[in-house]
Amino acid sequence: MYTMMNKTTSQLIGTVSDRLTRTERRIAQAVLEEPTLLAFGTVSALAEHVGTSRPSIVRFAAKLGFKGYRELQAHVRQGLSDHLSRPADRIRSEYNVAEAGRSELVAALESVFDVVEQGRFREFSKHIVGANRVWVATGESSRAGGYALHSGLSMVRENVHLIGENSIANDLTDAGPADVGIVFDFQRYRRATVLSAKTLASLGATVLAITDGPLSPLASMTEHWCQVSVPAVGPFDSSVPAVTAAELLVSQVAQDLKDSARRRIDRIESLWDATSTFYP
Amino acid sequence: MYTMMNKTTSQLIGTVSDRLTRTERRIAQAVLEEPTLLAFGTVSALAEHVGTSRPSIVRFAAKLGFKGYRELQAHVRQGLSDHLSRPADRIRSEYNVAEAGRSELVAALESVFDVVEQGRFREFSKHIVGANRVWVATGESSRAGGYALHSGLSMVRENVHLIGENSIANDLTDAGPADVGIVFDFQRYRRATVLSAKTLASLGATVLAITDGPLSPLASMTEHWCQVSVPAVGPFDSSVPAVTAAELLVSQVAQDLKDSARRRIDRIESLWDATSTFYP
DNA sequence: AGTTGAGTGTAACGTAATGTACACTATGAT
DNA sequence: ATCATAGTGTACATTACGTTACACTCAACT
Repeated sequence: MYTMMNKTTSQLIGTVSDRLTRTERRIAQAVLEEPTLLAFGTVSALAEHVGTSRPSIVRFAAKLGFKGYRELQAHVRQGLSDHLSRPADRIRSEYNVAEAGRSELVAALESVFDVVEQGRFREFSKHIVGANRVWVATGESSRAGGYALHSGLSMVRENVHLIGENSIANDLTDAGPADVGIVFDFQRYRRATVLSAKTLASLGATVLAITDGPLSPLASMTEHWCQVSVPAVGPFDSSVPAVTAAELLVSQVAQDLKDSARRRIDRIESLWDATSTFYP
Repeated sequence: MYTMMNKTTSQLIGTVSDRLTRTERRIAQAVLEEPTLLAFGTVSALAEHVGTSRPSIVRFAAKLGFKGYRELQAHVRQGLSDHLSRPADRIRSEYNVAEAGRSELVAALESVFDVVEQGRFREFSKHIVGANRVWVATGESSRAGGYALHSGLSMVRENVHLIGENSIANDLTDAGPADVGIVFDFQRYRRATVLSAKTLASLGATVLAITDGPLSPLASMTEHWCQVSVPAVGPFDSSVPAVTAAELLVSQVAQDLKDSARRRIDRIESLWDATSTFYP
């Protein structure tokens, strides 16, 4: 029983999660979302809460590698005791290092939600809904945001294209006045991205920009832009704000498209089912 | 029994401390310096620990105003439960529909930072630093995380490969025991992603998994996994946690690689300069 | 010194909890 | 459709837990 020492309960459950039966899985879900059930509760109480019989609880404990429920409970309690007695130590170790980054990231998130509150994304969404084609362009630290936007928008409407790094000319040949270009770029603005935006604008497309301030070259290119803050995480700029903005924008578009988006998502889902995309 | 509600155990003991007998005082001392004795322990255990008899424990509970030991224990456990609920959970209880999305995302961010605090990413980083090649695999709602990780890791070390959706066989032919695979997948686990992880594991590579709980198929595949929470933003699952995890992991790796990473970044930067990547 | 009463431990009781043996049910393969 | 096997629940045995009744000890007061 060496394997279980020093492991958290969730880790233990993880090592056997593929061998769990249906009811055992229900038990696992219950104890994971309410750990006090295991720490304080009796077999009978847990069984009743999950809606199963007592022996199933005992067998669950056995499958985790314990001799019985008592041992499992003792293990959980040990983990809780460690957790309870230690907060002071934890603060000293990693906590402060991570703390700075944490609050900066949270602040960045807030800045994205501020954009939502200003109604900017409502405005963006109107253009996206009405567009013929949608083009997405992105810089380096916002690449993930570009992917998220492309992936999300593709789920709710057709004709969404992600502009490749080195293929602006090819990709944009078809762009026109009825189209919308959504451009991400921050901090050290990429020549290629700015070029994409300029090209889109010159072709008559409506440019929507998500960038980091009024001094951005994108801001001078369109009246439809919004500002989010981009903190540094380690040596690089975070793409979390870009991703968040992308997802909130997708959410707004989905809401505006209503049934149309629903139908499209349903079609995609049934295709996924048909092709056994998911596990198991 | 109104007096005892909402009072901590130590407060309760305080109100009767002048009326305690010698052995009761010893009991009080014991439970005050080790509260888990009361929360988890039986009458017998506590009696033995203090060096007294069981009835004295029961009388102690009675003197605090409880009907018996069981009631006292229930009271202590209630107090612990309140204290145990994580800040993420507490956010959920303060329901505010407009802010729901925001606080869920913030809670998700916190869950990623919890992983950092547990030192999980230090452990991950060690494997990544020592790896021959690094393979990154991802599902749908974590695709952006995969890109962020690939992009970030590529900046600080060589031989980082993103496994394509439909080309697992081609991509993984070169994988071997000295390699590390980093796998993202959440919620509705993708068959292709799980397959990638399984393949990597069977080829002897170390698999690091970032997923949403111990019931994930990834958790049963490797002991190196961590849990982040994935909220829904609009109709889809958010990839913000995945991206955040990716960036924090990259940050840790960069820190562990020190000069090696610095030199590599410098080389990339000078290449960028030479090719006029940035605007203006 | 005797007596009283609080304080404490021993022993016994009833209840509730865990664990196990066995029978039934559902599920998947032949 | 039938059979085999894994999964689940029922019933019972066994343990241990909390509680209470009772007896003993020690200290203080008469």
